[in-house]
Amino acid sequence: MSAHALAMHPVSVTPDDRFQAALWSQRAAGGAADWTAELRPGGAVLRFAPDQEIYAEGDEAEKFYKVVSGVVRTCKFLSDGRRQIDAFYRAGDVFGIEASEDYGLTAEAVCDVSVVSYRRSHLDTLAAANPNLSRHLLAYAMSSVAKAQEHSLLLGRRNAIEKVVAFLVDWAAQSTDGAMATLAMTRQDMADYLGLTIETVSRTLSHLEREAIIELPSARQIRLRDPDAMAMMSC
Amino acid sequence: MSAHALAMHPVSVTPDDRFQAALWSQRAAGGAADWTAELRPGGAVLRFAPDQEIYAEGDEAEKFYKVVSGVVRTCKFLSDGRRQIDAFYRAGDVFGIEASEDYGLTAEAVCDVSVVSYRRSHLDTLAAANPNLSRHLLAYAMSSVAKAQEHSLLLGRRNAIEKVVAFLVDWAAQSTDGAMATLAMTRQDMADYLGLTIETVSRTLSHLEREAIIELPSARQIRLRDPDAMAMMSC
DNA sequence: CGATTGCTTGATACCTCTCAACCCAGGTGG
DNA sequence: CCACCTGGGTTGAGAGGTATCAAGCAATCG
Repeated sequence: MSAHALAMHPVSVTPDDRFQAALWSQRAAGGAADWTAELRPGGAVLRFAPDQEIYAEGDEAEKFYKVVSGVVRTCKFLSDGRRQIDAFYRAGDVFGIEASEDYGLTAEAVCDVSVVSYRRSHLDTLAAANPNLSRHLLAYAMSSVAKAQEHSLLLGRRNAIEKVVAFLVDWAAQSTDGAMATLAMTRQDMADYLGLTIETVSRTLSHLEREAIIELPSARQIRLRDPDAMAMMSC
Repeated sequence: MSAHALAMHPVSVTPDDRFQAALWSQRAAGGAADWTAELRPGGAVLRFAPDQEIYAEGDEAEKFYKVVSGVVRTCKFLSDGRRQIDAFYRAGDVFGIEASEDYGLTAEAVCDVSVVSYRRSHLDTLAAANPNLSRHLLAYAMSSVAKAQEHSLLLGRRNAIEKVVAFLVDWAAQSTDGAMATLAMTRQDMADYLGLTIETVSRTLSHLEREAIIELPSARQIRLRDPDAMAMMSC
């Protein structure tokens, strides 16, 4: 068993980490996500090891989070263990804001992750008095809806190739190099996000490589040979 | 072509209809949706014929709507015509509130529909001054997110039988008689909501009837012989 | 009535899943 | 140092579920 998996609880970290987070907070997320600047972090930076749970579906939703570094996934499970990943969150993304008292999904670290947490109650009181924050919050919620709708279209009406291509284009678009997808997640994560099996994801990637649409320098490094053409494929 | 399809534009209706809508507004929607009571309708009651478009993806989102009677669907299309229905809305439900300037989905009448419309700008100004309305609005948005996530789990990780059962249970649960699903939509609508084909939906319903799980007095009337057992099937 | 629309059913194709073997890189421990 | 183990990934063979193509039925409409 790896050292990572032995870390059963999030680890409060050094003042240096706090500084890193604050620094990051200043430069990150050009416009839309910066409404968290109005909030006071609810504690230290928290760290999670790969596959470690941040919160579980059904837990009381007293905190929400912003990713400082790493990647977080949110997912739901059926009773027999089938899993559907709803979203991946990267540096600057906020997750864990809920309508109800409890979390509707489980959040887990995909890789080594650090996050800052905020108290939900803090948000509630602040939003009540601050129309501007309130508006940002609504915009955030509505854009989550839009993303979920796009995801439904993908899950319900696209075939395996289109799913994988759309995922790669989307992932690369959010990266510094729009033609390179550097994946933090396993094939299983991709499969559970796309509503496929791990084998189908792997086969589809191999297929795309044979067709010279992508290159696979390594399993987690995927070069898009023609991002625009790939983007076309997902309309 | 039917008389319905000839009605190319919504029809403003009689004072009597306005009265009906007002009356309905008073008694409907016990709690959650009643925040629209704080709003002033933006005009008369509007009527739409089956399959008539209420707004299209990409249109400027200057109005949103509340269903007075009938059923509305919202959907997205791929360039080759594949369709994914995102949601069905029934009496009391609100639809068409958007994050961006434009609608992200198309809204169409499933059957004869009447709706009341509201100006988005009205909502914006009112919400800015009214924290209570603002909170309701956020709750509405977050519950839309939760529904979309549930739908993703269905689309990505359930088989045809589970999809159809889940749909019937959900539809019946929102009806007066929780053991009877009276459908307003065609098999095609169901298929596009569930990420299936029309034939698979039809076959699955026949299968469920042979297994004595449901009864089909008519194509649009479906009796759930054991709603609880069916609900179990969708966990 | 004939035409149309919605629905059902059958035969077959095909896409994705399942089960299995294998490869590879990294880590462990003798 | 090397054998071994493990986890992630790839590939193959075959099964199975859903899609596709096609025909037919019933109700509705003109």
